Amino acid sequence: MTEPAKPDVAATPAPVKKHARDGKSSATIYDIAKVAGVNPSTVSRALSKPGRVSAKTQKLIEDAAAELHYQVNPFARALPTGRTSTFGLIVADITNPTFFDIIRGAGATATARDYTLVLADSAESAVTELTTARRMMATVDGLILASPRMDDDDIRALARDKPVVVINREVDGVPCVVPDVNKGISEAVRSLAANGHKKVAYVAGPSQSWMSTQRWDGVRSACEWSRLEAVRLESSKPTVDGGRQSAREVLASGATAVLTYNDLLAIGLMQELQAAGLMVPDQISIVGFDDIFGADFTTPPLTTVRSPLGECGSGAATILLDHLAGTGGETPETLRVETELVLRGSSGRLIAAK
Amino acid sequence: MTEPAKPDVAATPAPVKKHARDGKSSATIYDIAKVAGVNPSTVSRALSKPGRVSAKTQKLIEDAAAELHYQVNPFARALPTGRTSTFGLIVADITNPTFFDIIRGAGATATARDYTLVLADSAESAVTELTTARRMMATVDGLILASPRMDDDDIRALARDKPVVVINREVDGVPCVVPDVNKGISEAVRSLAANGHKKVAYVAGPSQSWMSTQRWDGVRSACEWSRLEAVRLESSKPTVDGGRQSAREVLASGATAVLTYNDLLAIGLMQELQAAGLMVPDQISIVGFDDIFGADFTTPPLTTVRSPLGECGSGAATILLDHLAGTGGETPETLRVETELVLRGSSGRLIAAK
DNA sequence: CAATTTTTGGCAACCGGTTGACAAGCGGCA
DNA sequence: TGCCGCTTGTCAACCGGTTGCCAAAAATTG
Repeated sequence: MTEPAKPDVAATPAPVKKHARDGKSSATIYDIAKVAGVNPSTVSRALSKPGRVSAKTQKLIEDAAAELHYQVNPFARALPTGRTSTFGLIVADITNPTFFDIIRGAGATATARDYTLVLADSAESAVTELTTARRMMATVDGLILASPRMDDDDIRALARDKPVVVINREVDGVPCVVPDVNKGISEAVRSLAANGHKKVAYVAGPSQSWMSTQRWDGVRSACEWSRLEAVRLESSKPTVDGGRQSAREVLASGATAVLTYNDLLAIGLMQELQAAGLMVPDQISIVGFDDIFGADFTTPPLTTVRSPLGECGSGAATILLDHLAGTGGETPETLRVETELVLRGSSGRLIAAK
Repeated sequence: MTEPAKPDVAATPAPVKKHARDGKSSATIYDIAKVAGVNPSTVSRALSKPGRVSAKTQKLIEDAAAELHYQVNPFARALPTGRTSTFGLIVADITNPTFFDIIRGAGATATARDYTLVLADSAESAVTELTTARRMMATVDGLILASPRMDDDDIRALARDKPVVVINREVDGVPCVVPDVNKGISEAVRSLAANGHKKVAYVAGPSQSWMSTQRWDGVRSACEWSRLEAVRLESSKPTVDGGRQSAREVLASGATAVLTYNDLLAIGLMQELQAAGLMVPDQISIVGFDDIFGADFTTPPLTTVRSPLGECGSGAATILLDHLAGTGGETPETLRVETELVLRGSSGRLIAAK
């Protein structure tokens, strides 16, 4: 069946060294045209432009296509049109669970609209990211950048070429999807204030991270509002390990409550503080960001400011796809999604006399 | 009509009948040929077949290409050759952390060898999986199926079309990458026996899961070897929630040690048991599988049989790429990777009088 | 230095769709 | 009945590379 035994002219000992795609793959529009008794271009029109051919012919062609199990060859289609029905998603680090839901959200939206998602990882490097993005540009209709590390200008340059949507960062002139941190943060800080905390530390993320800055700004202003003292600390990297390493600084700061750039830092920090004998939350409260997978596995479970990451992913994909469809006006609008406090056990009333 | 009024160059009767999008995109081999003063086909050869043109011409062409920032058009290349430099990875569920490392491993190997990874999610459904796989087949050079849910026959059918590699399952006639569970399991069971356990429960995963069966077989035979009683329990779904739901059955079984199909089940089970007042590991020991991200966030941290998931992903990609390169003989070999026990706090000496 | 072999580069035919231009078919209307 | 405009299908020219075949050029050899 896969064997080209069909028009087997002779029992040739044909040295079919070249394996692969001889007798197999899908029919072409030419085959359909032959079966349906029309011209190939008519087939092409029937299959892409609805209403361009008569209902009769349409049916004829569709039947033939179904019979032959026709599937368009995406490459042949992409060549003249430039459209690939594919878009790219670049994340800083595939292993960072923050991106899982983004990937999932974008992926779901993609398949729902008959697009294919191509995923890439920039290994947290701005240059890798740009290289990857450039390479991708050749093969996709649009690009989603999740928490990009590269310059605003580079992003805009890419956006000039093809539609680009940015997640977790705001870039002028480019559509963005960003969680609005204020609601979640003010809930968190109010909760801390209500529990008797006076001094709050913020453990920052990577210096290029726009989102880290946003969060720090949010923390600072929420603290001002609640008349708490806020202090900013740096971290080496936004991982569990980085969180552990920041424990000393946190202790030294004298803060009784900590918000960290993300949940990974929070988890590492909590592990280290607990290992040092501190009680969480009795002696120190810890609040993370993102509500990643596993944030509730810890003891106590982590209080965190949740960003609707899945929504970000699907929102970005929707914006992109709308743009490609010609819908979505030329408005490089920013889509803001709400954040909310997820109150769990790692934050609470300050008990220690310290 | 589909063209928006973007290039609104007045009502110019511009004779620019040709492609609208000429202003930008990349140079073609024809441009290079013109600059270098050679024939397009020579350019093509210089750029793909090394050693087919003289060093002099080669240099000339490369310079021209660099100057024009040439990038091959993957579609134009894919059309005549059929090669796409892309492969697909289908996982049952993107949000299941088991796959994170597989994705990462495969992705890293892909980019290292100048391939692009296309990711898809089958939503744990055999039919979605097959549909997705079929659709992907048109656009990729090969496919990796991680923990596939579809029939062996469907997999073999796909494999007849293009190279396929399966992870976490063994399918006759198709190259597979599977963790060899025995070492890890026997370590785990020996450890349990040494800690005074007499009866061990195994909480199984989805019934179609080949790996779940493997693990149960491993547990049973290891228990036999160590003269422990082994009992198998079912779970509703292989998630944290499913683990919680299985707690009652576990208690009813009278086992003092539990191995679960995966870490998610183990974590859910532990949460529920602890909520019911049991001490882990004093009264009951829990051992998971996979060592997923977050397995060490729990209190106590989860003892688990680690599969080198990243290695599985990169191993599968390597096999696939070797096949595509013509290397890797026609041997549909199975690559076995070792598992090992990661001893943490959730398993230990049985203390309770019960 | 001529004859022969080996390189090297050019020509042209694809790969499988898309699309503008155009002609034939057809009913409507005067 | 004849003219018109609209629908429907056909032709052919692409899109940007790849590759078999062949001839010209260069290198090797007698």
